[in-house]
Amino acid sequence: MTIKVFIVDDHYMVIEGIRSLLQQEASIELVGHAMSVDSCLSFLRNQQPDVILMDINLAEQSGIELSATIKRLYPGIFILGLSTFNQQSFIRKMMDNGASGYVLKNVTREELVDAINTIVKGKLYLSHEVARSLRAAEDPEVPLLTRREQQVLTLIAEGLTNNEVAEKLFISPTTVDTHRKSLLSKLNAKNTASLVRIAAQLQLI
Amino acid sequence: MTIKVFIVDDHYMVIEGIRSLLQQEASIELVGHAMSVDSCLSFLRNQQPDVILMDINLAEQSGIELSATIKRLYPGIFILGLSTFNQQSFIRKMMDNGASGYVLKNVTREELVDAINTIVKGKLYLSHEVARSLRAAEDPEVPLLTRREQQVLTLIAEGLTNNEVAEKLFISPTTVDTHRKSLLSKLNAKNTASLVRIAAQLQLI
DNA sequence: TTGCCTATCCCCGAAAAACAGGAGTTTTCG
DNA sequence: CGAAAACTCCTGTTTTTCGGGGATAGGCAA
Repeated sequence: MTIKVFIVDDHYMVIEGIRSLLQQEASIELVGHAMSVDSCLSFLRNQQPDVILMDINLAEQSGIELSATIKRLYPGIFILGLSTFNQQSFIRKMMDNGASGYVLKNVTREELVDAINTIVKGKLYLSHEVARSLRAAEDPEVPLLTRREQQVLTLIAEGLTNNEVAEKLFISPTTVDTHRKSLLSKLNAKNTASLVRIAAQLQLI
Repeated sequence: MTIKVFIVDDHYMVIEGIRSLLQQEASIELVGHAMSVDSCLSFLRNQQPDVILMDINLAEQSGIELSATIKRLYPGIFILGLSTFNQQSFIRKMMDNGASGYVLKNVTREELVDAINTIVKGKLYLSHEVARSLRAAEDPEVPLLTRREQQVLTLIAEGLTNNEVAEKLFISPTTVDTHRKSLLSKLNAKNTASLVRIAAQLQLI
């Protein structure tokens, strides 16, 4: 029984690279590839692979959303996230959206094959590096902001003062100040400047 | 006369992908690849290709620095920058450091071959997308900051107040304030919060 | 039901930043 | 050289932020 694998990546050379890596593998059959969300979904309407290798950074839509869509339509397909960078926020989101594993694009052939063989059994697979960075990243966890805090944060970063934010959100300036204070405390910032920097680094704005 | 091409990328599948793309091209000969700065430099000590395809995001050191090094040691080698993202700051830096061209990793085979053939003649090559985004990015030009401004900016973004920055740089708090004012004006920010956000977006911090 | 969280609002005082000026010295570069 | 740019410092005033408080109300879950 060969494992049917489909690739979604908008980089032609990555597709070629994967194809070349998996060519030698008798147990794995590449059934196609897509460079866009649409062509991926239309392929799946006709044929379902066992495993999809999904780039996390697609041009139009993030691979994260596409994964969620696919998992909803075809729960039987296992998705392996693929990305250049080892950023725990992406990894978490990907796994939350139905992916069964995550590997970096610098994987070796052995590791990729191992990953595919693992997730097709319904198990999870994280490459060593990824798993390590997930553990390492547990300390500087990204705090969960409430909707209001997120709004206030965005407006503050745009340069609005408490008063201006208040006007925009139709709340009292003192309320905005309260949100600002909890933002400072949640993100462990000592003032607005460091708040914005930290938020930028955590991709919150 | 075949063109000797060398690849520097820390992603195995990208190397494989390029190899597969260029395999069919009789006029191009792949003479090797490197996944690290060291192995690249040691290869070059023995043999010099005509063209190096250089990933801009290497793990250890940025491809930008490595390009500068290579151009210094072997001015005759032409470098083609390679990256997943179309960010004008990277592209500019790459070109400033001796690269002869820049293409995104989603290039087609034709475009890649075209790029290699172009730069080996000593001309510059930018893929359409890249050139377009460079033009589009000319408006929000990144202002040149002076050394002092850069220092002050960094410390402000870390959350230091004027007084603290002053202490650290051994200058008067009022001077720091002056620098801050010119930063606000240069980056077109209305206060520190927006200053930090803009600086983060421009990769200044 | 009793908490907990979110969101809302308020007060105070101290500290910091923003705004508007002016002005001297050193460095850099054509 | 000489001008421009960079760096330095100053005095004010006004506005905003920050660090303490404390309070009410709704939703939701143990």
